[in-house]
Amino acid sequence: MPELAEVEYYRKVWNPGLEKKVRQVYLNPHARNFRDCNTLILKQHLKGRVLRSSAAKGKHLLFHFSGNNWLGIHLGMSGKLCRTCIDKDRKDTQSVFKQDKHDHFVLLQSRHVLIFNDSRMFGRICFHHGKEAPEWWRNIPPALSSNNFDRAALKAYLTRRRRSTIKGVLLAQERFPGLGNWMADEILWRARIQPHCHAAQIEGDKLKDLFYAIKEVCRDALNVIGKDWSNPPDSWLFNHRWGNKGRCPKTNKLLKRETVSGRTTCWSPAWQQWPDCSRD
DNA sequence: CTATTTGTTTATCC
DNA sequence: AGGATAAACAAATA
Repeated sequence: MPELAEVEYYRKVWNPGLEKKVRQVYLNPHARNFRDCNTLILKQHLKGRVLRSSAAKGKHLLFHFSGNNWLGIHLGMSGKLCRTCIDKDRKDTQSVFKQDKHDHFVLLQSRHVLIFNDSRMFGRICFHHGKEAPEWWRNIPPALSSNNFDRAALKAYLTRRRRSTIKGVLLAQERFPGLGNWMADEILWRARIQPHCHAAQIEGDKLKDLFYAIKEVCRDALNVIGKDWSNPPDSWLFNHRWGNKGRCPKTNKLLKRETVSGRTTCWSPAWQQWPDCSRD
């Protein structure tokens, strides 16, 4: 599930652990989540450290610990962060924290248990020791909400990917960090562009529509889902896109679900007719 | 039993 | 050579 806004939400779930020491690290070294990570080194370096800060960029999370230690987390398809509180009257923490089958990484603090849970294990955990944040973090492209993502950058990328469907293009993290399947559908619906449209076909005013839809969906998603995971209003495509019988909030006509660029895509044929009306 | 899934990497083909 | 596409990863859910 996690896209830009969900990742930002999950980042804050661990906030109560800020400025608190890690007493113990539990992890499942066989979980695929650690495929790029030396789990022994990770445990050694995090034990006894204080969680200083956290940040989210696109779908990536970075937690900074004392002693120049950095924990990178990507949630993949099914990853989530959660937390449980430890009752201060109970000293037996093992009896307080019931480890779920898919809790592959756990930081135990004196008052909180910070948990990474991922059933499908497409998520990724990595560790970095150094004065500076890791290189992969610094290389994440500028946030879509920043002024560094502008119409010129969008146009240049659409030109480079001119033969791809716009749906596939919007999912490219190298240009649109944080966009995922539902956000891409929401953007195209708001900009009234068919998901099968080739990138080259978007020009002039339609390029402007697309640009502002990207900005708007990022802002709205962060303000609603990213803030406290409250349910978006029914005026978004979001609430209607998951099942097979959803109706377009604009036209009240049935939405269509098809695979576009390898991903399930929901769109409103009556509402999204750019670049022409030849498809239904 | 089968089909589907909110993400990314890798191999393969053009 | 660069870019598009399909498969693979793994487990839950319908």
